[in-house]
Amino acid sequence: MNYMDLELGIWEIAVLALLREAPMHPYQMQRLLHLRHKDEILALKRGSLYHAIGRLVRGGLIGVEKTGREGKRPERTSYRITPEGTRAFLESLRTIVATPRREPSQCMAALSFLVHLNPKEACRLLAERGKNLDAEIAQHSTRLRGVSAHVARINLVESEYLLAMLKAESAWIRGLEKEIHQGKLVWDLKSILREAAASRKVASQGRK
Amino acid sequence: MNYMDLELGIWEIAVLALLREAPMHPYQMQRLLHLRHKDEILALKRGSLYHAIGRLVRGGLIGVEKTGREGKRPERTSYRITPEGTRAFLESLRTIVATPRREPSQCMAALSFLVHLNPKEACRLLAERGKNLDAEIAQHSTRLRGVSAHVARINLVESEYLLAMLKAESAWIRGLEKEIHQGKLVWDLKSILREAAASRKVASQGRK
DNA sequence: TATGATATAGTTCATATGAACTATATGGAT
DNA sequence: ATCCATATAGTTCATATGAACTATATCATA
Repeated sequence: MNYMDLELGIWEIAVLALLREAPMHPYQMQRLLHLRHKDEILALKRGSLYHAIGRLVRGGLIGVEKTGREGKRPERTSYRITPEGTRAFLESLRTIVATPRREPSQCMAALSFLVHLNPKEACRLLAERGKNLDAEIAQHSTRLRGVSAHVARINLVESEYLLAMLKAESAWIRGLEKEIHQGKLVWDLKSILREAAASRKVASQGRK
Repeated sequence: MNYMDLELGIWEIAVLALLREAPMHPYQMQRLLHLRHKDEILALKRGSLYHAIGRLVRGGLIGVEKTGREGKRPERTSYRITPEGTRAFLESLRTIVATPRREPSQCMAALSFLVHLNPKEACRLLAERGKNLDAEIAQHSTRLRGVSAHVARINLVESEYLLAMLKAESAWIRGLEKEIHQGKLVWDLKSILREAAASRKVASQGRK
């Protein structure tokens, strides 16, 4: 297997990045990600780490450094990054920085089917989403201010990005709510369903 | 099993929404989603549709309407939504509209590890991402203008949302690129790694 | 000194995902 | 008359995910 074939996921990237610093064992990776608040941001689940490590070992991107125990703790396996691992990491990182990827989001799905609610209820729920977004914004802002004293800013850009995206979503959601509230965007499920019947007819006939 | 226990995914939501219009078979669902351009937006893969349908049937949210064949085509199974399905759909929809969810994104992962590139290369790659984002924006804008003549606007809000988010990302990325370019945000991997050694020490010792 | 909370270090397993495959039908081009 | 591209309608299978579980060690507190 060629290491180039591996499409690196977020866990793989994170593991390679940590091992570029120094060899370490999986539990230390978890602790470091937690200390650096990367675990909240990257939404990584414990269970997936060991699978990711397994894939990286099989792909030759990392190797076992040593195994051993400290005191009477269970045995730890330390890993180190290989030269291929470093190459694959940098290449993958360059690609994901330069290439935006369409990622499915719950919010898009929700909006896709907003027509199934009546405008009044949609308004209420969008307002609630707005409030929830603002609460998250406040929370992240506070945390960011707190850590920016100790941590170099380059290590916080992803939090700045998250904040910017949350603010943009909040603004957009409020705009939509306002438009519905003011009657600039109206709909009626029943008449929409009549329209839909036409497109179903086309779809059921298949291609011409 | 209670239908309330089912955490509905995007495919499940989509299937239930379509079956609220009328009973239909899986292939017609695919055609309808395609006709309405929801497949691009929702990033749904063919193979997952049948699994989602299986889950919904087992959960009692949909049921078999009839099976039959047209001409010598393979047999088709039509499904209909049940009253529980309608309830679960509306409840789930209300929840995902009102509740923003943290979703892992490639971009956040990329930014998290931007420190591993040097500032000059980071600038180049961010500029490339900006260009790619703008190309996507142009493409979606064009499509949106094209279909908005035939399609009620409520059925296009998710595209408007996507466009707004892409624009926000583009603006933010360009801002970051500019800051790095102007030397307002600087870093040096080696000195960062020295800092990191301190936190690794903390992490390797575990809790106090 | 007993007790509960948390840290350490993973493994297991049910379920989810999506790429690839199967198999036939139809229409248009040659 | 034949061949190819595409439409129809799914199924299969390897891999990925993440919740839950195992099992011990250490520390703080009562």
